[in-house]
Amino acid sequence: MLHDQNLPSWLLRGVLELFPLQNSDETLAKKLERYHGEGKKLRVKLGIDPTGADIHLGHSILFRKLRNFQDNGHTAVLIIGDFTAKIGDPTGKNKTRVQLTEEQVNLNAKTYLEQLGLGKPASRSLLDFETKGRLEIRHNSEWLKNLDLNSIIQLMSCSTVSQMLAKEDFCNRYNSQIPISLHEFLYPLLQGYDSVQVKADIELGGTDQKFNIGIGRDLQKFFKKETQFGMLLPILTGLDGVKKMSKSEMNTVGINEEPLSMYSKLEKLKDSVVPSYIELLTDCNLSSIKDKDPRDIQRFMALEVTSLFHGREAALEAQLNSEKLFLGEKGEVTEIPLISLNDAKFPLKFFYLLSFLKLFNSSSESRRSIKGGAVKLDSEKILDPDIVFNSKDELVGKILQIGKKITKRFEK
RNA sequence: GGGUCGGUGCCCGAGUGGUUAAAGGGGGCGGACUGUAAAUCCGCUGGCUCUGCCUACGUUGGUUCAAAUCCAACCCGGCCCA
Repeated sequence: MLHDQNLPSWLLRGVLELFPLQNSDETLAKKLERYHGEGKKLRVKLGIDPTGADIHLGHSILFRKLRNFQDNGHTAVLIIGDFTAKIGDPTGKNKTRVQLTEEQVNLNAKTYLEQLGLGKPASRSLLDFETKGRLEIRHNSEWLKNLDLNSIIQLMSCSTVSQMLAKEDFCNRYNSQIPISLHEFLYPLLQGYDSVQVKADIELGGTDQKFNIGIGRDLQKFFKKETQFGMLLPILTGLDGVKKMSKSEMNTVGINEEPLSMYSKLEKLKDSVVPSYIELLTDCNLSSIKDKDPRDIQRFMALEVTSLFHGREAALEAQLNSEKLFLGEKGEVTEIPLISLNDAKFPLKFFYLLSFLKLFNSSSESRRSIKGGAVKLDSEKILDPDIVFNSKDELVGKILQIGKKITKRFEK
């Protein structure tokens, strides 16, 4: 369905759904054509909730798509939901979200923009902050914070209870007798109102945003504006291979993670989700890898994605190091994240050290894991949590491995 | 506001006076195997520099030698009624 729309391939890659097929007798392709003739650019809206501080690969697919639009001359309208964050998007939640304070929201928004590339050259960042006219950053408190009750009632009259309950998340909660606070119904309406305010031509979102984007269309219609198209991208599956990538599931890869950490996480990804990572996180041609060995595809994907965020050279080095580590060639591995022993007071017991360094959540957990055989020092398993180290020198330079995922080298 | 049912560890969910850090399942972590995948099997899964001690079953108080379990008040939620 998506292929015969006469749209460029950069625009369609990884897109799961583009709706509606046409807007007032005009397809997106036609609209593009018309705009081209008028010398106009599309305004592509993407709303972000400054609720968490770290951007991970799951978020990055939306930003990459937004960047594609920028690179093709269109305007990215990034909406920082500083006001809506106070409500919290009920999507995907089975409980009411904690409301954030203004201070937290501002701080989160700032770190968000920095991660997206604020202050960096466009060639090295996720979004293009440099080129004039390609990025518009708006905070939705700008128009939401002064809405008066009349306007709010007007907004609320645009939707019905049954529409709200048709939304999967609300429906599930309702059926499971989990409370839904009334203010949560306001979220879709307010974020839809953002579309009215910024005159969005397209709104990007994950598939779970279909409802919200649709409300945006309804409201634009209500306010007699041109309605937006909705462009839905898949939700990236997390490292567990099952749930969506999200901080609360602890299955994320941060876009700022060190190359080795990023590479080794990706390399351990379950086979079933590797193709989607390639489609959504790289620009590689999918057909070229079809018949390859699954293991090679996985390594290829890990390398490509790591390159994207750290450059080719660093990615290759990460790959090399990861392999050496696995084979136990401890001495030659470079670029292992260092961990400082500076604050440790010797002599101390091994389990205490690991919990002191925050490598485990508690000293009990540290103890247990060591007994369970999870910890190696220079490739040798340490099974006694009470083993005592008398000075730093016994540890400096050694490589510590915890499970398959954590590798550190001790430094002074 | 009234009636009623309920609030247990990351989640679900047993447990109705004692040997309960709390069955069972899920999830998570670790190990073996493998391709650092899947499947399977095994172990761990409150905290504490730990052969011991401390805190835990919505909150606070009470009864008892002894409470997640009994009583009271309060808080929170569901459902029904108004």
